[in-house]
Amino acid sequence: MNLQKAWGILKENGFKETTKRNQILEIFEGDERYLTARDILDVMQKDYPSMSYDTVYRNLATFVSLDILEATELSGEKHFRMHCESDHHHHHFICMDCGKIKEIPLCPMDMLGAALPAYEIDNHKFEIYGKCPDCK
Amino acid sequence: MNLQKAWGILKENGFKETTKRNQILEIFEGDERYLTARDILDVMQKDYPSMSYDTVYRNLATFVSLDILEATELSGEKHFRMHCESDHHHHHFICMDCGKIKEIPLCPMDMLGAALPAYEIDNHKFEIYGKCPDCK
DNA sequence: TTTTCCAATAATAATGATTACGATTTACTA
DNA sequence: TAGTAAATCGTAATCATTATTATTGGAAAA
Repeated sequence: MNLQKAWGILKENGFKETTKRNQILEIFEGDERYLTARDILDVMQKDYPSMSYDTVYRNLATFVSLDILEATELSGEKHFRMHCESDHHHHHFICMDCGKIKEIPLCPMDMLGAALPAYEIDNHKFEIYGKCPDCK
Repeated sequence: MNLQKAWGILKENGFKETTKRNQILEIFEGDERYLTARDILDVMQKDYPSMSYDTVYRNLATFVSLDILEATELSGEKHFRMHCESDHHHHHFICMDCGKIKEIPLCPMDMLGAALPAYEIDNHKFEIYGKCPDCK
């Protein structure tokens, strides 16, 4: 997703255009890795030394709820990245060295068949961890 | 896994048999749900009011490292349960209401094919979340 | 442009999970 | 049964995250 599309979604939902918000989005646009709230704060505080955690967390939550960002939990910390452009459902390989991801086109739910009769399935997580060719 | 087998592993690795350790294992043996460190402490403090977090966390980490317990991260908290008996690799459906699990016999890695050439795959996570028939 | 309104932010403080550490106790060994 | 290393206690520190309240700033109306 790019900045323009993100702002379209934000505007549609009545969110104001602020410089901080914009800069957070710019960080994600220019970085394909999964980033933590702290990562964002560290970058932002170069320009805005008084930037607070609250602002970071609040905006990250907003972005996730609007599907501008996607989130996952890696080793106990929430990590965020721009939502994928791809329109089809997919999963991710995540490089534990550089944090970059690669899309995996398959979804295990397709092969589930009748393995869970009478169960209510609300969600699923499939992620592969390792090292990308560059880091190997 | 049962208590006896767990103690076999612990003894093999030079760990001492203590009442606390034993009681933590008993809790897991009698509960098929994923439990948190706090869950364990709450139960233990009925018998040992002075039981400390350190003891709980240290032992949970020990048990996981010896494959006596398995761990997963659910909504930001580490959860633990007895390692499955099944000898074949599998994954879990987890009921977000009661915490009980159901084994899923399939593994998406089998269908991965050549989707990740030149990548080093160290680990993967596949979990399905929802409600079990009892909680639905 | 100025005013006004309300969302957004700053500046903490609080919370909840986890880890750390010196002092003390306990389980095993000889 | 005494010695020793491991285990535990008691407590404090740390780390991520959330909550609170006062203030600021964007945008629309006057």
